[in-house]
Amino acid sequence: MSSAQKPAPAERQRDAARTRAEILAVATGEFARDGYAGARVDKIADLTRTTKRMIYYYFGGKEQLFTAVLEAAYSEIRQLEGDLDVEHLDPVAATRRLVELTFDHHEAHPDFIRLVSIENIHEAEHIIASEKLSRLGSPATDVLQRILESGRKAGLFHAEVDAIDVHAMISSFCFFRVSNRHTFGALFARDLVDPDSRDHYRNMLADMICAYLTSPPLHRDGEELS
Amino acid sequence: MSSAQKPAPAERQRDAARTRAEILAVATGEFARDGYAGARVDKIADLTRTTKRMIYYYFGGKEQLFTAVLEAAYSEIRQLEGDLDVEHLDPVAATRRLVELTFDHHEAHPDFIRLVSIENIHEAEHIIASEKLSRLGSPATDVLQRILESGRKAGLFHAEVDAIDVHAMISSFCFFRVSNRHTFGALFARDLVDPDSRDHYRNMLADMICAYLTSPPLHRDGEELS
DNA sequence: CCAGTAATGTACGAACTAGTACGTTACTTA
DNA sequence: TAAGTAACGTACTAGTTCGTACATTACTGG
Repeated sequence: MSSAQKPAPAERQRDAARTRAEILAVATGEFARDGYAGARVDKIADLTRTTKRMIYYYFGGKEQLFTAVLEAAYSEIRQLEGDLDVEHLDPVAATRRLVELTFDHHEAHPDFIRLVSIENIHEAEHIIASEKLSRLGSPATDVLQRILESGRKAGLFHAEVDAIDVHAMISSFCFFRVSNRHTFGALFARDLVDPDSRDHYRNMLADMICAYLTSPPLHRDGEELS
Repeated sequence: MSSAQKPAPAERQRDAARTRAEILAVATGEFARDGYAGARVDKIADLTRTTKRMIYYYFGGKEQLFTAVLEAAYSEIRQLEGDLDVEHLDPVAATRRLVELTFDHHEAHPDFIRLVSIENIHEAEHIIASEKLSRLGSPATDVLQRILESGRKAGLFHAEVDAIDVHAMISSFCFFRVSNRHTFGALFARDLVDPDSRDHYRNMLADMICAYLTSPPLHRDGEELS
């Protein structure tokens, strides 16, 4: 590694991978900050050590660049989810752990949250058009599926729980806490991402999810109030 | 009413209030659809019966128009919340009713959800700058506050519940279900706003909130895992 | 009924913005 | 080492887009 076999081209002047990666990183920040329409191709170029020409050279255009940003952001997330190992825990502890992981992840990646919000404004058109993103599964829901099943078998969880539903419940609070912190803070004078209340919200969500899973449902699905 | 006292100027050719309202209505749709940067002043003007000149005449500019759109949207919401009357119900039923109202409201106002998402991308700068929106209180949290207090006194709810926290929990799911339906649908092949699953999600959220309020907390706030 | 003003329309411009034509240089490999 | 190509830079353009100067008309109070 340290041997100077290759004379360590201390500063390569031409490095396709690096240039591409730098554009992607800068674009991620700019799109997350200003939205798709608000982001400026010229500004993204200015923030890199290269020029606008290279954006078109590597990505083709603004739209494809945005798709590439989304693909990279989602890939990173899914990779982290894949490393998750909670199978050795009991169902309640495993659920708690999964909640905490989602909570921590969303908190640590506000740019990702913003990109997802922006993509929703565009009705997910880039995700739908992206083969790469369509192929991407979701390790989180697979893990959750197994946790819930074992919890049900052990008689700890009630029958109606569905993995994707529970994932939606967990995600919604973790996502909202970050995505809507500005309007919520402005209107209710409470900073949902205040570090001092972090543990409080983390525990609250885990409590709520576990309370839901372990309490018998109060209603009955399909019930009609005629 | 029907008498022709005023000869019913069947079509007034000049009507400030109407022109202003029409611009606001069209702008709401356009901003919600395309975001702040994506919306076009010229297009908004074209969709009204008047011209771009009037947008600047009545609102001053694109930025102020967006603020006016937000103000109108929030005002409408707050008015609806104010009509809410659940004080005669027992705490659990009242909570359930409040959840259902939020759920129904968010579902019925996707444009509002999109505007709030967009405003969060802009870090709530328009809300913060708007006197009108700063003064706007929140009837929903006031009502919730009273429900929770009576539930606590009756020994039904545990001690840690806070009105704004519970409001955040309720809002997050109702909001996420609408705001993120596109990415969620694309990635998990599940339409959260499918009419067929509406009752299911509505009941699920109410069950979860009530389960949380009535179950003792599993952790302890302030607990340190050293 | 007439003068003043609120309301409205037209036409235009300056700045911006995505994208490209064309030229150049560093690196590789035959 | 020479030639080919991948990587990169400059300068420009066509089309937008917000905003406004200027002109005009409908309505109303005196």
